[in-house]
Amino acid sequence: MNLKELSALLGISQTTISRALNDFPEVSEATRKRVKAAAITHNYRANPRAKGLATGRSMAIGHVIPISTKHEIVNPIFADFIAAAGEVYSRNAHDMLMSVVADVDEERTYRDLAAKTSVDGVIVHGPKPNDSRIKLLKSLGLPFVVHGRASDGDTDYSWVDVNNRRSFERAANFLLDLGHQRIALINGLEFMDFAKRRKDGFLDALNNRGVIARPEWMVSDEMTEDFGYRSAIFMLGQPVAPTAFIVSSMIMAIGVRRAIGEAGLKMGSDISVIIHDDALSYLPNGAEIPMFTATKSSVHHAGQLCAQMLLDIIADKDPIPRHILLETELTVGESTGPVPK
Amino acid sequence: MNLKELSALLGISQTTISRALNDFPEVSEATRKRVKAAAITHNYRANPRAKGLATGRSMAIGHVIPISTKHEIVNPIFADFIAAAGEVYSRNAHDMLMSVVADVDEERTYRDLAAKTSVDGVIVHGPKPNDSRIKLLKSLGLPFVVHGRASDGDTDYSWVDVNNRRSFERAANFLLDLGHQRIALINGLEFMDFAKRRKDGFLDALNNRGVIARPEWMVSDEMTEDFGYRSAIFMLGQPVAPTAFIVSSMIMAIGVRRAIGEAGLKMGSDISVIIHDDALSYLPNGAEIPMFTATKSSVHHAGQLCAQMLLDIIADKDPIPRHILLETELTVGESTGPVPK
DNA sequence: GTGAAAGCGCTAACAT
DNA sequence: ATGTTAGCGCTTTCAC
Repeated sequence: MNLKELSALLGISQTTISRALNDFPEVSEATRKRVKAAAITHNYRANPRAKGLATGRSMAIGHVIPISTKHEIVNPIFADFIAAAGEVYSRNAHDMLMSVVADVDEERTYRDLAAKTSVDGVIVHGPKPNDSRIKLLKSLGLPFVVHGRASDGDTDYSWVDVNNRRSFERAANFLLDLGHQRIALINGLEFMDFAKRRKDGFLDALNNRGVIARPEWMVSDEMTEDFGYRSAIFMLGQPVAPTAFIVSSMIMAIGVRRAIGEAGLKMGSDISVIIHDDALSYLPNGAEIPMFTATKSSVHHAGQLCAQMLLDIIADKDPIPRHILLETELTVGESTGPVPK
Repeated sequence: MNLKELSALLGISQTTISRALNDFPEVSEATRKRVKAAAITHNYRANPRAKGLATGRSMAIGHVIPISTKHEIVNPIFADFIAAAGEVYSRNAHDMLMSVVADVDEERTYRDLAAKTSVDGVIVHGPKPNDSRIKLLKSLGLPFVVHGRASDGDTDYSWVDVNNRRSFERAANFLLDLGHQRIALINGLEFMDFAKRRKDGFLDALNNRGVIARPEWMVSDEMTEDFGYRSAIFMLGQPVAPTAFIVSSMIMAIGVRRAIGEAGLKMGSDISVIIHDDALSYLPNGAEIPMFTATKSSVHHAGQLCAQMLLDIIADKDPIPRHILLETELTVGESTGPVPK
């Protein structure tokens, strides 16, 4: 069923039907009612391609996922974010277009999206300091919102971010308050913006208390269970070992927990662990993590905010950049204890 | 830059340019060369909406994700699958349209996609026995491929699946061969097709050896670390405890491993664990799992196959259903040992 | 081998 | 408040 057929059926012009369906004010209520009813009965849906051709808008948002960053898509953070953003799009009658591409093709993909006007805007994932995508998107004139920040001088773009710096500063202070002096940081790849900020927060806290941050207790790599395990095993095996760990993700913390178990140490009395995880909300039924003090934020919330922000920006003809900084929440678990004797 | 402009620029009709760009045979090589060169220089991209309007095809594939099944999208299996499928689409100039919807809206979403002809086909995720989506998609005439199977009598649709039944049968036989008699199954939700098949394979193996499958040693729920932990803790705390676990996912196995550690048992000598995980490929650098015997399959491969199969089906005008059953691979780790005395 | 013209299904001036 | 008409950017007859 298309407009022409519906028009013939009702004996009303295509224009009026279009106006009625799109809630133009000038249509009489009687007509609108009739048209809307008929549209439902006959299962009419406007063809989005035709609509897009006529309006120049695609009613779609793009997400470009470079596949090289395996850790990116295979990652609860990412999945949770996508789910949240997707819901917002659905509610607002937008489509979500995902492009999975080799990282060398990433720039070309953005150019493609812009040239083909396939999407009205894009979300930028996993920004790095001084991210080239931001300049590119600006030059293409494609509206965008960054999930995270790109740490360069340029703040002239919209973003939604978690206060990673503060989260790690607070985590470190929490441990320092407990009396810990030997604190290790197990971090993600520090060429990623979020990981860099986390380290900064960690270092600031230590410096402010005059505690020395030992290089051998600060490691960073892809966030895997295995990396968490190996890092902790190594550190715990040294003559002088940390009494506490701050860990940048749930999955790494699981590895750390394994190492602690194998070392014969007891969580809470022998050793303390704080984790930060943006996607802790994926734990079922709000289950507490049994063995950690967690600095959690909700990536689900960030996904909603990013999506909504982008839709607003697209709707607004002369938008100024907007920024949202989400604070994290510290949940004290029973087994994060004082410094061991 | 659009066709008309390019046409004016080159002094060639839009028709010929279109034919040249789409590799129609009747165009002279000289013209084709000129046109293609110009298209590149001037950064011309055919507008997909206009193209779609004219051809009736959308060059897009849909993935509908009901959000209620939290475990679905927040799941390495899903992410890995999407990544693989997405790559195939990219290579074949197709878009990937993801719809994240409340599960009550799922049917409406499929009807929408069909009525608006937004996509040329869809992939069905997480089939349940006798899945209603299959009938729906057939009645809508929307081409589709199922990742997994729906276990009803109807085999008249295309699917790509892992041989879950056999994987678990082999895992159980492996343990039985080692001398284990007390084997526990920690499974996913058994209203999901894959989990049901896994249980069937497990039970068959035990039955064939005359080993009794104890109900209290077969549990099933959402696949979380916590569920794996709690299940194992409980079972290990009973007077008669299992000597081996077969676990349906990596994340649950991590929980099981934690429980084993807390129980003071030693992997490989006191207790054995086999896990099945379709997404083990997400482990970095092909790292071995240090403590398990894994029955692995590659969901990445399944994603590629599903996507390619769907594209083939769409291209073929009178397609017959195709099926692919992927076998799993058993990797014996050092710590899966014989039955303890 | 190339071109002119119609049409895909919709929206948006511009009437009335 | 409603209708007429001219596109949006492509593909596809049909003609030459």
